[in-house]
Amino acid sequence: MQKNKQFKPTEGELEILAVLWKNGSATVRTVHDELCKTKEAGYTTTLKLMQIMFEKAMVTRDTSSKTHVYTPVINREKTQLQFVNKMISSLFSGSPAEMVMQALGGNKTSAEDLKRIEELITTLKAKK
Amino acid sequence: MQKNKQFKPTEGELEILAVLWKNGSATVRTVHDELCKTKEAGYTTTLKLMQIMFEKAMVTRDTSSKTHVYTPVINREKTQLQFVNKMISSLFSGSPAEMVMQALGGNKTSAEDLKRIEELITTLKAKK
DNA sequence: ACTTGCATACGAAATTAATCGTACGATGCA
DNA sequence: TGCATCGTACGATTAATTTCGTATGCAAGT
Repeated sequence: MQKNKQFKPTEGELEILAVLWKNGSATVRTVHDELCKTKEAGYTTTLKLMQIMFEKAMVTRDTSSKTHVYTPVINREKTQLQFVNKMISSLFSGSPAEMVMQALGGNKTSAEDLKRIEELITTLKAKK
Repeated sequence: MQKNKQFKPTEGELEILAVLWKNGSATVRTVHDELCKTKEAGYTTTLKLMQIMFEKAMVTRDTSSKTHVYTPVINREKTQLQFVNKMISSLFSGSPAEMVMQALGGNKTSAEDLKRIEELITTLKAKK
């Protein structure tokens, strides 16, 4: 059994991962430009962060060309689950339902999405 | 219009807030004992943290007796929403539905909870 | 060949969070 | 009175994260 250390990306790392997940892989420049749409940041700051992520092995990189290309190692769904679970336990007394209510209550959710969730629930109920 | 600065509790602050929300208000001792059920921590650490929270005005305190009693200022639901929203935008490409699917997918959710969520969805759909 | 632009590398400062040691006052009781 | 106990206050330290300055290399265009 290999070690299966669970990474806990920081705030900044998460923003970068989001871009990588969306694109599959990306250069520092790409990531940085994307982040700048939302927030202020120096180029070398983004670079450094991604280098650190590399050291932590959260990403790999292809250095064959001058401009390196980064690829996420850690899994998007796993990370989502990790954060969702922590949040449920720390903020929602361990009740997923409570969180779902909050999430849906804000009603930014489209009718189609509601439908999909309904179907999921039907499936889950069937399993019980 | 008064300022409406949004507080962003840290990990440790959140744990403390959880206890305060549950109890309405509490002493450092109470909070600390509660936290110790889950994790290792020195008393003065908890104390200091709560003092800092007071400085940040996340809590108020009654100092009329020797043992101070702390009361949360920031609202539980607001905080929940704040975290849920940030998470949706940073980890779920802005889609509440995606997060709900993850949260429910892990199926720790009881049949009754599923039912309640179903009802909520019905209500939401009606509103459209 | 020289300049300009863009890329990486990396050390060091700045920031923020968390932890703890120690001082000190009040209370209670032997 | 003297001592143990419990509470607050607060400075200092550590640790983790983020930010940035600066050095340096490469490649293209003139």
